[in-house]
Amino acid sequence: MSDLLRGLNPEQLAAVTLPPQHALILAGAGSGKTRVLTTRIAWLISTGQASPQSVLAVTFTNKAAKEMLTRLSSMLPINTRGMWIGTFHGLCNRLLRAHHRDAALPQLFQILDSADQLSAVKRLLKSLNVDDEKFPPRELCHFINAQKEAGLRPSAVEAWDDYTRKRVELYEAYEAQCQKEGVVDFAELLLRSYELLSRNEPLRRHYQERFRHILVDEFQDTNRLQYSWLRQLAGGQANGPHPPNPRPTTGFAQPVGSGGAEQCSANSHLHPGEGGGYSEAPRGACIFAVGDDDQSIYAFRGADVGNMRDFEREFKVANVIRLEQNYRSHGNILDAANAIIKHNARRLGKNLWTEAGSGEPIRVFEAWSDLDEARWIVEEVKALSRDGHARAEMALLYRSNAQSRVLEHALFAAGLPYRVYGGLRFFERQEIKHALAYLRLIANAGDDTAFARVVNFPTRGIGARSLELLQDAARAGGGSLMAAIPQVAGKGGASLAKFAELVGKLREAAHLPLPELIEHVVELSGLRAHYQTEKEGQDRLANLDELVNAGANFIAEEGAVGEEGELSADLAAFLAHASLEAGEHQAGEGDDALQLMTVHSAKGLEFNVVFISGLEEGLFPHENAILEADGLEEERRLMYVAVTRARQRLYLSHAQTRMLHGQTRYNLPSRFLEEVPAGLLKWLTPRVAKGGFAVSPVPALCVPSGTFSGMPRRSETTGSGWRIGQSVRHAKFGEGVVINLEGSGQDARAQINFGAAGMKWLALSVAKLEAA
DNA sequence: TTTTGAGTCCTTTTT
DNA sequence: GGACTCAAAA
Repeated sequence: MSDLLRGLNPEQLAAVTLPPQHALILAGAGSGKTRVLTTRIAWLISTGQASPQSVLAVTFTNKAAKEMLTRLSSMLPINTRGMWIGTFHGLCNRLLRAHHRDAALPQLFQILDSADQLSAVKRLLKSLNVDDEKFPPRELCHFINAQKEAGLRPSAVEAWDDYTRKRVELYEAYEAQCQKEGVVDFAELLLRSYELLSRNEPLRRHYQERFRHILVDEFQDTNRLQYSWLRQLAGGQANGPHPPNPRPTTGFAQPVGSGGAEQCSANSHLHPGEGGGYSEAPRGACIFAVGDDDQSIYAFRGADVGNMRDFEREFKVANVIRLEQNYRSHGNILDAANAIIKHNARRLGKNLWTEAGSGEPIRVFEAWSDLDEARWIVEEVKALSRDGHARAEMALLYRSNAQSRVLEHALFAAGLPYRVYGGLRFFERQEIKHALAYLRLIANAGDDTAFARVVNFPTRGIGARSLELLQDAARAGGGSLMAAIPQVAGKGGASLAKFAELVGKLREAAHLPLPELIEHVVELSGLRAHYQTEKEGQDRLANLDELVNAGANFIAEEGAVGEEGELSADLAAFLAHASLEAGEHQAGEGDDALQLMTVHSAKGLEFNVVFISGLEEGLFPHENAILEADGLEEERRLMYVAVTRARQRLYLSHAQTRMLHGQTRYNLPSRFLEEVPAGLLKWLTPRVAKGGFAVSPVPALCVPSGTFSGMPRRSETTGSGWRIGQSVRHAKFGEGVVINLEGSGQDARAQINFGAAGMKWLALSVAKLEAA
């Protein structure tokens, strides 16, 4: 046991060995957060304070969950298989599968990922004849998810205007559709299991008594629903009763649907007299939450840092431990990170320090264009590589996925091995989704989303007309699309009947072992034949083969659970796996390749060398974020996360011009560059003035075409009709003053001070300016 | 019914 | 520059 604790610093040790009480660990970047979490579990188990079955540990990503499991099994000689360690969504899925009857779900309910949800909503709007211009499907998805995450069923949503009323109506219709089809979206997984527990007292008691220790990773990223879910599961509070004090905008205060105020009534059960002098040991678990408010970067999708404060208050958390010693980065990098995050007002407060030396300065590069930036990065990586740095230990980070293309292009051209994380995942590829849709129809013939996806793919003469007729028939009969097929006569009816026959044949094969079943489906559905004739189909065929492999691997890893029966439980488990874990694994995992990813997906990782590219106003911080409340602070936290990924060397770069949605844009350097103390920076390119550009390698463009000889003065460059000092008006930014002009012809651009709307470089060929 | 071409929006970030 | 939608043509 003492082996477990060896090497922990005093704060880490204190956290790991806390008595069984609620605790909040504020763990800065690189402070050994995961280690503390896993060691805590190992310590609880190895000292006999907890059995493996009484521990529940929850994370956000599958990667983190897996990491926790491997670390744990290396520390303890136990089988982690049956332990409740996983993502929120994974654990909820498990709960709902186990109690599908109580949750009013079919045994083989399917999980919709975001893309599935979107197409389900589109289908709904079409069937209800709702104008999707007025109610954009994306926006509606967002609305529905937001309501669910606030714990609000349609009946509980307050709607004050017609527009919202209509949206609520659509929300209700969407729910009915999902229920009928036996499908569940991501938010529903959580809300459904929350409601399951709150309405079913015996079940709730069962789990509250079972789980004595609940450990939460990345607590700052929890949304209100997840927090309520945890609160529910934790039951009574060991450190005192819980005041019913939820936020006003959520449904957790009021009755949710029919079984609402359980939260409070449950607590009054547990604490009959105020504060409870009861001899009975308090039922329920201790929550051990680990988080870092400075790394909260998911507010945009409902994460609420306020949960940290609420947790502290509502659970009367007596143990708040700060882990501030950083074991990852050199001093200069840490100083930069601290300096940046200091600009945020709303913080719990924390300052990282390290015993490592200050290390190298942070290198900054100003590129003329995004292409230029990419080429520079290639050269730099090559040089580092020659000096013996492993490419796999270098990461290239960017704000949004769209930026990766230019970078990939340059890397590819240079023959530098690289690997991109994120982007299109394996289970999100169209050929895979098609094959999965057939599998879903085998598991659940009522899955209309899957039906609509493949009924005419590969094409088999079932067009929009036939589908429309079918939809009408289904609505009249109240059944699924599949069930309505016999009711449709005529030409389309024959093709549909053939499709039903096909699915019937596939179902007969459902008893086959999973990989063989997949193979069978790919063959019989005509997918293979279709991609064989398609020109670009080779990759897709390879992916379909890979899907068969994935099925085999899944069985090998998870173990076959399927009994002999008509429908294999393996299939359902595999489909859930495909939705919940979009499949990070890619070819070339083990290769020594440069790592490319967004800043978001870099969270939790670390590298010897880190490049942060595209540090420009409008890009990072992103222009959409600047307008949102607290958006800028979230961007800054994102920057903080990016910087703290680096161990030894950090590069920052920005480009003066960049192609974005097909247009050349001129961006100012990111304000985050200014926020790093100049003393920590080493500019690799000359810098002229603060806020301006360095000597531009703007080549011949500067030579004015129709002017006199001699040095062109900037203010005369273009003959564009604008002059420095002139007042102008822009449709979006309002009134401003021209303060600089550069380039000529197509490339002419002007720097304009728009006052409140900020300083902008605008391309004169693009921007519509008028004299003011 | 299917294919093709033009036009539109997009773009944060993920389970 | 790409994914997606919608209209017209085959």
